[in-house]
Amino acid sequence: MKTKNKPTKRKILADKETFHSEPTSSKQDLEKCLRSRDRRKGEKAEGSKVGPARKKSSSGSRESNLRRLESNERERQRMHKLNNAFQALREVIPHVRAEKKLSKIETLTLAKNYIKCLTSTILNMSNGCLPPLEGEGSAHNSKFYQHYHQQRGDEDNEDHLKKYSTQIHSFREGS
DNA sequence: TAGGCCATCTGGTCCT
DNA sequence: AGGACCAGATGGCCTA
Repeated sequence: MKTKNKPTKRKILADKETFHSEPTSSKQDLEKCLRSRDRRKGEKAEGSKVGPARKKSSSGSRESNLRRLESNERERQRMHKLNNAFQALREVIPHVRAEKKLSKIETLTLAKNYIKCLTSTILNMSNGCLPPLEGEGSAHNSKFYQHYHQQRGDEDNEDHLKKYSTQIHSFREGS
């Protein structure tokens, strides 16, 4: 979990690039990247699972190195976007202490159960006091209801709420 | 110190 | 062809 106080060296570099839009390619950074890349290649060559499936790139060429660095930069940006999306998701999940950052897997699991919980609630409400969805006779006939039952498989409605509140409870204890 | 979580690099594959 | 996406590998940081 990144409740870390000190950012890593790599993170510092990435943050610089991300927030100040500085390209990676100061000469020193570039050299660092290339050295690290070479080191990894060497380690892999010595004996790894990846082995011969990996094509040998014509790594001597300056051009391909540059392409690689550009590709790394794009990948970094992509991962930053993904992380922003995770953060946005964290912020809309209720009942979680703000000071404890949820891990990615916790965020996804909690969000899933929260959605299921909300869906159950909506269905229960629509049985009782809401007008039927999509103008059909009863909520049970609505496409929404049918879709929900297709998706949820054999899980019990009550289970969603239980799972959700159990998770919330355990996260709270853990923090 | 081990284990969890993460950021980054990397090469392969898919898509436009 | 080039970019997006993906998954494996690696190493750093943090906590129990």
